[in-house]
Amino acid sequence: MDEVLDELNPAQRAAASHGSSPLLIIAGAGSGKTNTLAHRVAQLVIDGADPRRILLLTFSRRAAAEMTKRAHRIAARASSRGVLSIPWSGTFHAIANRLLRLHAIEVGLDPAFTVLDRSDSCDLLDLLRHQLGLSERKRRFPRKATCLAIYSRVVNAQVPLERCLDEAFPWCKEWAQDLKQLFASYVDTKQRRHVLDYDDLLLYWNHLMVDARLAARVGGRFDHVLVDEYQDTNALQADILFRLKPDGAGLTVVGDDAQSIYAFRAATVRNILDFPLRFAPPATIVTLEQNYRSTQPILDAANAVIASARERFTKNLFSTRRSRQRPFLVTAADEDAEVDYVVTRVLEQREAGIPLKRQAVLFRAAHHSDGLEVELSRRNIPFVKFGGLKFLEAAHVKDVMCVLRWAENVRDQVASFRVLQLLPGVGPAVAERVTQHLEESGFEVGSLTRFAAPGAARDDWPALCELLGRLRDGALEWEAQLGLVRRWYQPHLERLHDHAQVRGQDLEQLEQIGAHYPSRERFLSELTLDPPQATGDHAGPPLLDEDYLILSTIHSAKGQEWDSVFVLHASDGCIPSDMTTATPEQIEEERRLLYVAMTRARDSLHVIHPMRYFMSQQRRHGDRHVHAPRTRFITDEMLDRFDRVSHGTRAPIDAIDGVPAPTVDVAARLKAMWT
DNA sequence: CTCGTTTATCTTTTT
DNA sequence: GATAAACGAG
Repeated sequence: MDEVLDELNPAQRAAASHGSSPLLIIAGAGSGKTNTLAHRVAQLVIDGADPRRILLLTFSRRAAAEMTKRAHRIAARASSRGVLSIPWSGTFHAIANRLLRLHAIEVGLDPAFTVLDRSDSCDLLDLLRHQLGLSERKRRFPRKATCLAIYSRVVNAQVPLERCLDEAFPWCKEWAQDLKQLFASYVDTKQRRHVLDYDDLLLYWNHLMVDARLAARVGGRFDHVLVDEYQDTNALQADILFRLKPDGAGLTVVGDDAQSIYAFRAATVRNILDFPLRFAPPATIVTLEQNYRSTQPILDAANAVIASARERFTKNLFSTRRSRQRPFLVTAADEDAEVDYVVTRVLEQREAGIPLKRQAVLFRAAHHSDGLEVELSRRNIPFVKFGGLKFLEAAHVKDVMCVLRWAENVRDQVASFRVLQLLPGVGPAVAERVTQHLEESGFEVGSLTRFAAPGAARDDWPALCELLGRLRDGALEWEAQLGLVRRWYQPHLERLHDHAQVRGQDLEQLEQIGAHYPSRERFLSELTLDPPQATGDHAGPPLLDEDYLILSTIHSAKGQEWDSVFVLHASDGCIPSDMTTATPEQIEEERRLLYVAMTRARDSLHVIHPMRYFMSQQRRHGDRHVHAPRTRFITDEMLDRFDRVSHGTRAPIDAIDGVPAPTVDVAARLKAMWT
């Protein structure tokens, strides 16, 4: 049995073989965290734990799948056990969704509730805001996305509205009373419509656990609870966890306080810092300090960046991967030069045998890669972008999803409003009347045929009624439903949107994705809770065996690694973003963000900052070029940890300083055409 | 009441 | 370069 743990270092082994008292694993970047956790799971199962009674909470479904796969491999080597699968694994939100459908009645929910994604929640807030007359004030009311962000923070940080506004949204303070009214109405409407937003999933789960007997039943489902990326959980999630396992028995959390980057989503580093003392005796702490990922020079630079952080579990990451190559700190003249530098180096490295897939370009905000994306497309270099993704946000995809959601939950007003307004001649007023009609008929879809549609919509009305009827009567298999919706939607698509051809392809893709799910409910909830992460370029999603460059926001790069990493826009104003320089805590988070980006690199790291960049939509000033100094997190004292390069040219074919441009013998090639 | 057009206003990161 | 309010035609 010990063979299982043989390949681990002593600290990892201690973590993997720890008993069932509460355990905190502080896992530095690249310290084999996933591997250690997978070993722990495998070890538990080998020792007789029932995998169906293990709860694995991760940051994404991808992380859960990776962990399970590895645990299975490890366990398979040590015993003759069949496939190891952990049915209860996924994000807090996804697990909440499943538990709530099981325990819906106990918390007064309809088991057929539907889940609103962010833009649905925005739409609902927008609707209510108009109904409450908040849009007709002298000064402009905060935009709907801001309203949702405020609401979400109040819920997740568990702080009063006033304090939340003070801390994070000071420019909205004057609206406190109106916001309260709006949120009250928002909560009320969600309840009447049997819809839950992301935050509700956690809130309902938490309230499910407030009742001691229910908590015992839910907690009793699991002998072991393991939480990954604990530094990025919020107060509400911690609350749920301690209610699930009040004495900490069987509880393991893993994380790295130096990589906490989700404070904007109300995650708090206090969760991990305070974890040990929530128990008596305190939880065991195991620290993983050996880094298996990066070379020592890369680690030296990253350590220097994080060294000035304030409160943290001290640890000193070290690597055995020696190298003489220090990371590059590149000064580019402007954004064009930055793009040119990246493209040139990426191609060079590919020539040298590093596939595009093992190289990544990371940035603070999704739009920071705009220029690069244009250039990559122009040069036919395939890429996939993670983060800032819009597949489910695209209007036509939303339209189809909402038809299905309406069919799933007749009371889902966000969905019905959207679908109804697809018909010509139907606007908010008619949609409202339809909703009234439905409600008065006890939400019986058959009653829709009796609704007197206005003249312009009369022709399209019967088709919509029939569609909903067929989706709900239970005679139609799930596989056939998406096709049915798509055929109904096609004429509307052509009437409402440009590029109907391209959008139609998206819908075909959606239909293929749908085929992987067993039911409409699973399709709808799992897609909203864990949407596809990446967008390809305009040519559509690349095939899996194709090679492509990775573009990613730093947030979406969490937990990943690449041979070569480029960090764009390492300028003050971008990292830290000049919107977040208000409080010291925010600045600390931006420092950790840079740290996370740098520690993704295995062999080579290029940190690039353009001296000038183009700034658009600046209030009052309009678009203009601004001069930007290097990020404050790389101070003059740290410069000796980098090799410095400057890249000043704009023309893509010019030489990089010190590196000769590739030359082509045109004469010889022309001659060769004729021989 | 709907729907297209014009005008003023802008806070990133994501489950 | 998107979003939200306001306006005007049908």
